[in-house]
Amino acid sequence: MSTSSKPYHHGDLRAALLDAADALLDQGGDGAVSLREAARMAGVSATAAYRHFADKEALLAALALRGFEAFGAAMAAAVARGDVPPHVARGRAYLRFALARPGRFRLMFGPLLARAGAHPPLLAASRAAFGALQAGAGELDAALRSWGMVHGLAHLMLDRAIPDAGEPEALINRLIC
Amino acid sequence: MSTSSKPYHHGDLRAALLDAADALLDQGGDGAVSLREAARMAGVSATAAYRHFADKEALLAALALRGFEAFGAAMAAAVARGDVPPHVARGRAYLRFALARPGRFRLMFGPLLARAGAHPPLLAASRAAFGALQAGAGELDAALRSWGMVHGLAHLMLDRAIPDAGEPEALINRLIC
DNA sequence: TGTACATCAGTGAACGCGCGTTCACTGATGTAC
DNA sequence: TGTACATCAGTGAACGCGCGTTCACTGATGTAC
Repeated sequence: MSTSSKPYHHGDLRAALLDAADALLDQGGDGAVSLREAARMAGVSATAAYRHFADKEALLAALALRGFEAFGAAMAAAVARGDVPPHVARGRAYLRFALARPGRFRLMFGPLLARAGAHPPLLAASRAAFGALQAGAGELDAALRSWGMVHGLAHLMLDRAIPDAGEPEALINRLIC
Repeated sequence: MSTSSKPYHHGDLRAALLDAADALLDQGGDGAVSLREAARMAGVSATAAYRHFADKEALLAALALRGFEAFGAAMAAAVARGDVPPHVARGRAYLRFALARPGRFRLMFGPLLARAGAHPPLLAASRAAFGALQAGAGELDAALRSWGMVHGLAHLMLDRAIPDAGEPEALINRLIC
């Protein structure tokens, strides 16, 4: 096999760019993601990215799409464990997901979401995720309230808005039960 | 009285810069706020801002401080009206505040909050606001859950994450009761 | 009342920066005959 | 099997942009004697 000096296998630049952007995402929010920096991290010229993404927003949309896939998997896995009732499992998994990957979480649910219409796969993935969230939660308004609660707690914890919050994991287990 | 060609009265450049930045805040999020643009809007050179703020973050902190003051007033006024129970009044006022001024809301509760330690007045104002929120809400964990819920619903509505949400005001009245 | 001086809010040019994006290009890979 | 050609992923220079911040400065205002 020929060893390439590039950190990605041939054909995989797209994935490598997404990985790089994903890393940037969690060390500075989505404002910290730049096409140029992602390309730099992938060991490639800035313009190479345009072979794989129409523009910066397309990169971000692909990143968010990835996020929703991981999110769905995490929720399903949590429910499958079966050690707590499904709605508790989902709530806790939601919070853990947000705390583990703040940048990704903010991107997924941030202003980009409002423009998801321009990125059909992203729109579909987000709709699917939200649908799954409601499916197990009984009545619509009650589901929205629960969703609101975990979503809000995620933001408040990420932004360190809760005074004297203590250990995140302990807080999660105490509040979601 | 001498009419000045400047859009601010003498001594009030600081307030004029804050007004300008406040306007920017709601037409593009806090990424859209720039010292240069705020100065431009106030009819003043870019560097004049440095007479009134140490740097850009100081401007943003002052903006957030203003936000917390308005927030506290809005909550108090809502409770004072007395047409619904206090916790309902607070919840609805919270959501209306967020929907009316998305940029301001995001700035107040965003990453800047985690650095509030560097801006004592901001820290104090946010603590006061959070304290008032909890004061009327009985047990601590229940208060956190309520806070989480309205905060999360605010974000979800702002980001248009809720499918088929309908009229915001109707949704607010339906969910918070 | 007048004069010398300090204070202070603002100016305008300049710095270095990183960004998204376009452009004409090169060299490797694959395909048709 | 060999050759001409098209395709395609990447390069590197360049564009124009707006930003935060520093600097030496000017001119008006206020104060001390």
